[in-house]
Amino acid sequence: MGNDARPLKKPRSKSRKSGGPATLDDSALRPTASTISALAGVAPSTVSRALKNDPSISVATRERIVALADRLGYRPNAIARSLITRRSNVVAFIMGELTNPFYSEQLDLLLELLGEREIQLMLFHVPTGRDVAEVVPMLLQYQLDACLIASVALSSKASDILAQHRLPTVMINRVPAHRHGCAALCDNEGGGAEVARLLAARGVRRPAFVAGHADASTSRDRERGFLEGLRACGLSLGLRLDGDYTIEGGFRAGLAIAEADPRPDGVFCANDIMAFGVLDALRRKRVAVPRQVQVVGFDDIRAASWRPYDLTTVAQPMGVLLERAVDLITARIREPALLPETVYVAGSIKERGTTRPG
Amino acid sequence: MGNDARPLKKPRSKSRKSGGPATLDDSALRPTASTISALAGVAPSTVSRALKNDPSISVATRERIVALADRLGYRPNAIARSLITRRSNVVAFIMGELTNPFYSEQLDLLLELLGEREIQLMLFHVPTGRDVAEVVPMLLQYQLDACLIASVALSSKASDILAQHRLPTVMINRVPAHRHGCAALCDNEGGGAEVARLLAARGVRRPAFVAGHADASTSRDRERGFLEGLRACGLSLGLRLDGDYTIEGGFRAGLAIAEADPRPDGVFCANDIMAFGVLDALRRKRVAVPRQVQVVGFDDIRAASWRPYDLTTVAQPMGVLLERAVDLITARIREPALLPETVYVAGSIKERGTTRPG
DNA sequence: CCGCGTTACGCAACCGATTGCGTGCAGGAT
DNA sequence: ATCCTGCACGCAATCGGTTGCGTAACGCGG
Repeated sequence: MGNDARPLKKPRSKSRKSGGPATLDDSALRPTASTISALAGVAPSTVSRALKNDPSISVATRERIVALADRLGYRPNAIARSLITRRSNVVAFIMGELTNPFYSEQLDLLLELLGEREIQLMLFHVPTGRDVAEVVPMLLQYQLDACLIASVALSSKASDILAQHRLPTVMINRVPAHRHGCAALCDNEGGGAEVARLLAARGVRRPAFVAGHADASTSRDRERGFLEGLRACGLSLGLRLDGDYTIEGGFRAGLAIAEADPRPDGVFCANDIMAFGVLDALRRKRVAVPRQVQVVGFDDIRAASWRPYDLTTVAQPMGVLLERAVDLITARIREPALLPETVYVAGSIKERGTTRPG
Repeated sequence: MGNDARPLKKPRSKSRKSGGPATLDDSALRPTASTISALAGVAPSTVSRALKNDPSISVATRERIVALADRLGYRPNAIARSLITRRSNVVAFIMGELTNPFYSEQLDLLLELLGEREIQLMLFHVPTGRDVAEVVPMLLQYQLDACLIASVALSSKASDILAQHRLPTVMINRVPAHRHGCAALCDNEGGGAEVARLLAARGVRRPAFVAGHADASTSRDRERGFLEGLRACGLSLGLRLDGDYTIEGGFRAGLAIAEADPRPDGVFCANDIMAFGVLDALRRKRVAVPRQVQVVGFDDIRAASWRPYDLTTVAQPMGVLLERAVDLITARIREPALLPETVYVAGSIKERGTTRPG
């Protein structure tokens, strides 16, 4: 087709390494668009267009380029691309400690969902007691498309910076306290109410609640729903303890419950880990579960089904929840002007051995 | 100082948005080096040099630029920087499912260590049954500095690609099966031998072993060490079972142990999760632990200290191990020509309630 | 044979930071 | 007054893709 009539300018004649033509270092260096273009006798722009199926490239040229590209194993440099497109296909995942196994199960699922959409995750860790705002500047240096936040509260300062940089933000299982940002969360309140109904139906008369730490909206919402549910069933809370969302906190709460007089006959713990501690304490005090005290947790982490616990709990539909979160994010990456949105997903009770059979 | 005698060229007169000078959009857009340079009346290159303490910039200019930069909250665009420097300060972390809580504890620690060094982590997930080589091309698109691999085996194909692209690689707790790549691992063999000595000292005469899945070098090494340790103590293995590294597998193995005749009086499980299953089964079969059977695990995951298990196990020094891994990586990022290296770190026995007191 | 529209592609700017090299200018020596 | 030296900084190329715009080539009708 006579395209060799035009003299092929070597695109980069002052190339620092060996100056040779691009024909010989097939495997030595990762091929770039101009490697391909030189070999195909076209311009780099044509390579770019051909590989993204731009209709302005003829079928013959496209096929030649595509064949060449995957013979050389060419993959466009994501760094260079995101510099110009201002999109990186990478989202930040901000998280606290993974002490609660719940979060690692979450991360697992999330990675799978994002993997399907060819989105990568960059991890940012916020040690307990530190503010999210401390990692945000670091995060902003990378041209990230969005920001997922889990297992850690978003301070208003951090929220402001993210808003200022127009970074789409989705909180997982946290209520967005500030004006910026979406959230996908389990209907914690509804879950709490369901637990109240379950316990009432199983004959509980003196319910107790073991709370997580006070600044966690999850614990507060679960408690509120539980209280309302109890009221609707004509019950009221007999005992309220703090469990700090840890197994040790739960253990201490369990000891208190075992010794309380009158002793509660049903305990709702704001998460599974604390419920484990409660069960450990009750067992230690030789209080029979579920005969004397029934126990319900929240989260349905894997260990909840382990034999020593066999815990009745509220299962969060993590799959659906994360799918919603990812939907919110991808929608806002495409269309940044979308308004913040909060999505609730209902949990479902998983009855096991720590409540009486219906 | 008369630096305004020279006319300030606007760096980008054909700017697409509003074309205004950089003075007004302080908070609107993230400032770039040329925003700073325009405001300071210097060239972008001077900004770059000033911010990295290049001695060729006068103190006065440097201070003016630094002050301006942090008034505007300027942070250099990491994408643009890594395009030219060919370094991103980001390493890949390839992992399988996080089903074993061990890995999430690992991830937690790793994030902390890397955080101190201002290194970010990009996560890649390899679903069980899939090959690492499937994510490697994706990984190569980003200008990552290195590659950490945990909880998943490196196929020779993946290893080849990584080697070909000269990507420093460190496996965590895996033996590097192919010629390329470093490793940092717990001395699994030594740990197994220690367990043998412990059980022998506690009076075990008919030891059993519960193995993980066959392609895991961790399980094989722990077994080999255990067998050698037993031999050294004049013992030999009575029973060997497969536990598949899962709690259910451990449970099945525990049932078999409970019913075996003669019944083993000591069981070493290649990880904690399987030991939990074994304990569950023994409890179900009313076999007393540690009186009739002593049980030892490996990993010392958090749940090993939970009351229902209270498991004697081999604690991996994860802190040290990961520090070594990070050292190996950072050294090779600085000096890619360094030869592959494998570092072993000794584990230590944590005696709890599933072995008899010494 | 000329003009016009369409197709297929190249040119060059651009994203933002980095860096080798060049240079204006001040100050000292001659 | 001239030359040289060195400081402090600017210029422009560069990393590798992307994209708006321009244009050569070709076909076709008039």
